[in-house]
Amino acid sequence: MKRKITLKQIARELDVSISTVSKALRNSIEISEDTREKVQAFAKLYNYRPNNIALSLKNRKTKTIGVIIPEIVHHFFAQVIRGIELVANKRGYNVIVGLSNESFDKEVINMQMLANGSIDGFILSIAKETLQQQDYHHFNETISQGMPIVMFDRVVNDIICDKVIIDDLRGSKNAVTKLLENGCKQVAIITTKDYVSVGKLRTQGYLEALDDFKMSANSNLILKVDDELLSEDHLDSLELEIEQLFNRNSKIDGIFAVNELYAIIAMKVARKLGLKIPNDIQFIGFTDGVLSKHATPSLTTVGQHGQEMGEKAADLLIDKLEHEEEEEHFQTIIIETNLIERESTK
Amino acid sequence: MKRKITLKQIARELDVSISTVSKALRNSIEISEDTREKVQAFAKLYNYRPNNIALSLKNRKTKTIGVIIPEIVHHFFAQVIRGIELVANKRGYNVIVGLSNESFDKEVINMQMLANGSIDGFILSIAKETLQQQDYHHFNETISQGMPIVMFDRVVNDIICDKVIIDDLRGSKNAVTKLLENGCKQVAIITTKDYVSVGKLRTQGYLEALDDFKMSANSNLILKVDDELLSEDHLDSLELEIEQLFNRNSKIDGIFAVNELYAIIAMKVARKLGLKIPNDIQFIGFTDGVLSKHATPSLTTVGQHGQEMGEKAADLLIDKLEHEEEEEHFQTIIIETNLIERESTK
DNA sequence: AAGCCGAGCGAAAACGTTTTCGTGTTAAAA
DNA sequence: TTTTAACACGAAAACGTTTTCGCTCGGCTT
Repeated sequence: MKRKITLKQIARELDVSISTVSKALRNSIEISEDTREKVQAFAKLYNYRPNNIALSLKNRKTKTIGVIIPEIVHHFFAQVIRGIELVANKRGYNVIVGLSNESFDKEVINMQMLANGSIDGFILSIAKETLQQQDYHHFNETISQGMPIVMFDRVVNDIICDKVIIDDLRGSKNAVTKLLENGCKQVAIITTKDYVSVGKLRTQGYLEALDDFKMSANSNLILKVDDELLSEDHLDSLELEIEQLFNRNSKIDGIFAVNELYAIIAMKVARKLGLKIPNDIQFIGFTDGVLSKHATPSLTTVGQHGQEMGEKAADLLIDKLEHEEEEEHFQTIIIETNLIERESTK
Repeated sequence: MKRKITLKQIARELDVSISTVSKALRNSIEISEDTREKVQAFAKLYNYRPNNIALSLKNRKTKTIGVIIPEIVHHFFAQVIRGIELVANKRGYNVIVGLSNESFDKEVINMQMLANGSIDGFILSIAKETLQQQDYHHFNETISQGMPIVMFDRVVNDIICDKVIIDDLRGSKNAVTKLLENGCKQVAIITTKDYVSVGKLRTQGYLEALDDFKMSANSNLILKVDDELLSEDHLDSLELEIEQLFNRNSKIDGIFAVNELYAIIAMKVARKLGLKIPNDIQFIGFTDGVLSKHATPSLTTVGQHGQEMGEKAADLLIDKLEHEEEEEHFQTIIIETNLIERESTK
């Protein structure tokens, strides 16, 4: 078990100085061709690679970006990571991930672990708990220490930094419009509590679409699900809530849900009540995940392009890292959604 | 934008030496209580944190583990990462991920990027292309340089290292046995080509189960899908292949698939052919993902416990990292599967 | 008065690089 | 023959830590 070889060892073996070895390997003209070849041959033989940590220390940059997301077992976030990793790798960066697990404390701890020199910048999506508490001091502190942050999807206006978001409002408005165009008269929405910014925006899109069609919103058609319900065990009670929604409104003929799962479960309930999809009732979800694609009937959905978001976020961050001198200016990139039509709509 | 403060700056401000500051912060008794308090107060005020990179260089360990997986937009792998991240964090380690994207070259490059000091050890699952080419030199090189590797799920016997796998053979045997016990007379299997070790083992489990029931295998009932078919576009041709499977064997009354997706698609085909699930035909899949849970009918499946695999792998690696002196000995941990019964079986 | 001891602190090395600035040798120019 | 310039290389600093080893100074013991 031979440890990795260093410049010093090469220098000793070849009876030259460390500087000479370093220069020879970087093909400096300062060094004679003879020596260069000798050193390079030796280095190749022993498979020399510069130690990354030493380089990071010297250059004061790590070529690593930190990603903090609320959850990884989630199609959308996984796609984003894939996008980030793709461009990071292409541009010579590594990616180090931290999971906040939707918890404020873990988010803070994770950021502290990474902000002490391990990375050059952050890409992150805010934990639900953080959004609820509205405590953003850790972001501001990080930024004020000169470490750039790019936020995606779950962002917040109070923080001044680059952002990559999707047009939640437009996406949901389009979806609901589609339902209305398809002849739905009673469109319900299944959404989340308002503190999740995307839930709020998507609800707003729903309202605007109704408005465009001169229809008035009916609070009986709006189901705001408590997020705890998503935690696996509570799926049954979610099902119950949806069933009650149907009971309150026997005429529902269209449902827009702010995520895949809500839509799938709603379809299940509808089927149980004997409704035919899409003839009696039509469905549109949000986020084009594996469920939408393979459900029966397959679900029409608003495509969110997670991978593209990741790519853009990484490009944004790395651009900033590599042009520090430039004057500060922050952008917000909006990724367009698209409606992917499948069997759950006419 | 104030840069992070260093020992040197504190020393200068307080007019003491760097060593004194360092010792004071670590509460060394060498330093008078007065000085200690003064230094600590100052450090707290300026929110001093030791630079991780400098520590890594000095200690020759990074407290970071590298994870290389073939794909992240995949429920199983995401679960594993979650498990890894969980225990890594708990034990004070960071996690840096690389995606091989099932490509040999990317796997090699990723490992090289990380093996130069950035991490203390690897956790990985082998890319399909690597398995096909059977070229494992990069693993052996890494190991021989003193960097421990823990492999999970897709492992290979040629490499001597710690491993975490599931009992693929037993898992699939149990599943098929279940089908046979439930009265199935013609059980088909949808599996992958043999070079994917897990596919091979799962096929073997199928055969053994048949054998136990004194039934002979019928090659007409074994569908070995070419893996390319999984790449989204080719789903239709997969559907076609499955349809042909049904056509060749009109009496099929049970199907075991080596992953979720195959099972879901097979169910779809069966339904199209007018078969009732689970009365006319029963299904069992492998890997308990989101599809199994939310399909209609929900899919009975072999639970793979990805998160637990990740946790065990991380513990194994960190144990090794923190007891280097110990004599070398490698373990293979087998995670038991369990059959999760749902609506697709009687 | 000479020696000793402990308390409190600093200098320096080490981790592995890159880079700036010498410095010595040799060949060409004056 | 002397000055100069090019060439080839080495010493050392720097990045930010931790830790070992000395050093100084005061007070204490003989």
